[in-house]
Order: sequence, then structure tokens, then C-alpha cells
Amino acid sequence: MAGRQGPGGGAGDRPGAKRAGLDFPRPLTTVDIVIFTIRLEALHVLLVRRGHGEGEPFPDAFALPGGFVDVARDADLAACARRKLAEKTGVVSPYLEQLGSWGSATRDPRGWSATHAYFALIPASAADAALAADAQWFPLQDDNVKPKLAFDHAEILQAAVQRLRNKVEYTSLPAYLMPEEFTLPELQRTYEVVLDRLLEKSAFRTRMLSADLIEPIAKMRKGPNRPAQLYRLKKKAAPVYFARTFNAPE
Amino acid sequence: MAGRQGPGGGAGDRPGAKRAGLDFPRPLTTVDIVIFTIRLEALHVLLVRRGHGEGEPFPDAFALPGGFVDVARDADLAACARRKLAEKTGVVSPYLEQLGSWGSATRDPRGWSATHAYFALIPASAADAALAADAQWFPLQDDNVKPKLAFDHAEILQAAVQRLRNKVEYTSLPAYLMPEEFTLPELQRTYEVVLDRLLEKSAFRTRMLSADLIEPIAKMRKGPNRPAQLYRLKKKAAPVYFARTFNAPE
DNA sequence: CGAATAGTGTCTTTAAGACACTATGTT
DNA sequence: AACATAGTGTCTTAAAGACACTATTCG
Repeated sequence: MAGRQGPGGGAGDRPGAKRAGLDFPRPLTTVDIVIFTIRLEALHVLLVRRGHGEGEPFPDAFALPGGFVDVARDADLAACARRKLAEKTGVVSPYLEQLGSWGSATRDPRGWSATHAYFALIPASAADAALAADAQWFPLQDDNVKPKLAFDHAEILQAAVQRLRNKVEYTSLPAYLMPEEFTLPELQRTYEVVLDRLLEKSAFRTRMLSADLIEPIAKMRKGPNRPAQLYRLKKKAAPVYFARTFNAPE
Repeated sequence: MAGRQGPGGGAGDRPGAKRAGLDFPRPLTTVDIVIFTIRLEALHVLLVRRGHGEGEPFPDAFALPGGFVDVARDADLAACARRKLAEKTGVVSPYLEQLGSWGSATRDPRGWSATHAYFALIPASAADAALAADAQWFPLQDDNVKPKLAFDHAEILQAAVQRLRNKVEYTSLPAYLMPEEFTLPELQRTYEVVLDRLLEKSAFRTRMLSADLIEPIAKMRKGPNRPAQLYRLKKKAAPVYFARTFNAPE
């Protein structure tokens, strides 16, 4: 049987009707990004207001930043995601991870469409530096966001939040939400904001310091009380995976 | 600015040149599945030999089962994956999980293409029952397989193996590789085959039995020695996530 | 009985949880 | 000095690792 033929030429049906051609309808292909940051002690996500030109679905609704893959400009999916991220935030090298893909006949009224969803973590310091005019940060409340989202973006957002919360239990991902220099209590606070749960100081410090992740710098954070040691991410800052989760959620 | 326009209508370029139309080139959209099973104490993956009609890329090479999304038949991506899985193996309700997507200008010589990859676990008992004529099981050796694979399928396969190995450290996924009835030593053996590492019997048993995953049945596995208690997956057999990995790989 | 595998128990180890305690700055 | 937060130490706890020991079947 022929291998990768078009629809209708698949296994079992119309044997012998080999068509190597590509003259069958193709789904729309988009990339969407869930961009997280921490502002005002709360997890925020970036949304974009949609236009209202003719034929635009979900006019004026909020949506995740994203759009069609441009086969002329985008070498691959990750490049497309990075391009869209940079267009909206100016950030060029954030933590970027593929989240999954969503595709169906009905999610876009214009026809069968599939989106490749990514999620990105950017530090608060970069979150407002070069924000696009149509983009806006929204705080997350109970895994959701106030405005009703276009397409199936509420579902995608929910998956992103779940993935983030889940990974924060056993990885160093929150480090990518921090500014260049930060203290351990500040990092712990970020963990706590994402997890919406307090963590044990001593266990947290032991875990972070024994991971090959951060290094102290010759500077302290001054405040009204005892100053705190400042740290920065090590150069080779690959995310660290710990062997256990934090609290075994009983 | 307009929201989800076609390529060229994105942020920043050609302002005012709004085009709500969809008259721009679309990538090819495919779904591929990495199907795992255990045979002869080794992890195997299902491959399909490609055809050699005109215009067929990678003629006669082996590839992951998959193919184009059929916008007329497939309601969504998961349905497309299930269809292709059933076509090749006859299995209708396996463990099926989205793996990720791979898309670029160069992975398919016919043009910009994106594939949505899934991975499935099926029991050995189902692995040969209704195998398609062009499909064949190959053992995994060092995260790879003997034949050179078409497209970027070697990369996808590698990602699938990594994901499986990783998840086996802290989940009950191998249970989906077992036949309906199995003993604890058999389940442990499956874990060991996937991880390519021996596990401690007592820790393994404690973990499995304290999870709400399997239940004993009123039957024993008879053999040349002491018989072993047979178990089956509980009805609500959602995968279990453990709070720790097995051996902390030092 | 001995061989072989199933299954249990006991002690150690690791890393987290609880929480007290010390350290160091500001006002 | 009072206070607030940074940072450490000590004891407990949960679950895994090591490994010996018992249990049950067959030949």
C-alpha cells in the first residue's frame, strides 16, 4: 500500500487508486502562545484583542497571541512561536516550551484548523518593556481569566496553567519568571504564587541550593531588615528536574 | 490591528493592508503515532513501509504510522490518531497521549508540513491480532530502531521513547502494556524492560499496591514454582502519578 | 528435599515537613 | 532595644534502597 497519500488514499479504501498528488483540502495551521509572567504577586497571562474586519471570527474578543504559520517567513513551528512572542512583547529568548496541539473541524468557524500551542515564561521586568498596543496582561483567577476567550483558547489556557502548576512542583521553571538578580525568598515567593500554596522555607532552600541552578553574586538585597543574598541563574540554565514533588498532595 | 489574519497581515508589516481572506499557502497537516508494545521482553515500536508511487517521498522507507488529516472524516486530531491506530492494529481504545508537534519548511520535500505526533501503548496480546499487511514491529535498541526512518520520524521516535522512559519513573503507564490479567512480578518486569534497569522488588510492590490502580482477582498464575497472585487494572484506570521517581539517577 | 520464584520484614538512607533558633539589618 | 526578615539546625516523617528471610509450588 502506498504510504503517505492524501485523504481518501489511506489504508483500506479505494485500493489501487493511488494519488501522490496533494490536491485535497488542508486545515488552517496556526501557532498560539500562552505567555506567563508574575506581576503584583499574581500570575498573569498576555491576551490580545482581536480585530473586527470582515470575515474575522470572534471580533473584538480577547485571544491568546498567535496566528497563522507563514510558510515564507517561519522556518519551523518554534521560530513562528518566537516571532509572535517577540512581536507582542519584544522578548527574544524566554523559556519556551511546546504545550500541545488542538485541531478540529469546529474550533474555527472558517474551517478545519489546528493550532500548535506553546507556553512561555518571561520575567516581570521584561513584561512591559515593549508590549504591543493590542496586548494586555490579565491576572489568573482560579485557573481562568476574566474575559471570554476566542476559539478554544480558554481550554488551551487551562492546559497551560495546569502544566505550569504541575511542573513547578518538581522543576526549576519559576526561575525563568525572575529578573536577572533575585534572592531566595523572592524565588520562593514566586513558587508560592504559582502554586497558590505556602512552602517550607528550609526545605525550599535546601532543594534550590543543592541543585546546579543558581549562583550567589557579590551583592545583597538591601531592605528594612536583614539583607538577603542575591543570586542569578547559572549560565547553562537548563531547567532542573527534582526527584520528588514538594508536598505530596494528600 | 487585526487579529488572526493571514501571513503578511501580522503585526507591524504593511499596516492597513487588512486581508480577512484565507488565500495564502497552508502547510500540509499530518498525524503520526508512535505505537509501543512489549514483545519478547523488549520494547517494540510499530513501523509501516511506505509506498513508491510517483511523487512519494522516502519511497519504500519505514515510517511511523500516520498520514494526512482528512478534513471530511476526522472530527479532531485525536480522532484522526485513533483512526490510524485502528487501521494498523485493530486496537480501538489504547492508552493514547499527545506527544507534540513537529513542523518545518524542510521536513517533507513536498513543502511546509506539520505533524501532530501521538504515542500509544498497547498490550502484547493485541499487538498481532489484526496487524496491517504493511506494518511491522521493531525492537528498540538504544532509543532507536534499525531501519532508517522517513521524514524526521527518528527524532519523533526518540522523543517518544524519552517521554515514555521518563514517565515510567513516576507513573503507572506500563500497566497499559499488560494483558488483562497479570502478576506483580510480570508488571515489574515490564517496568524494568522499559527502563532498562532492575527495580527493587519490595519498593516496587509497596508502590503499586498502595496506588489505587490494580486489584487482585480470584486466580493465581501457575508455574513451575510458587504461584503468583493475578491482578487486573481497576475499572477507573486513570494513570497514577507517584510523588517520587524510582531511583534517583545520581 | 532442593530449586526457584512469590511475597514479607527489618534496617538504612534520603529528602522533605515542622518548627525552633540564630543572624543581621533598619528604625 | 524592638522588629522584621534572612538564614540555619534539629527532630520527625514518608517512602525508597538493600537485603535477608519466609512461603509455596514442582520435580
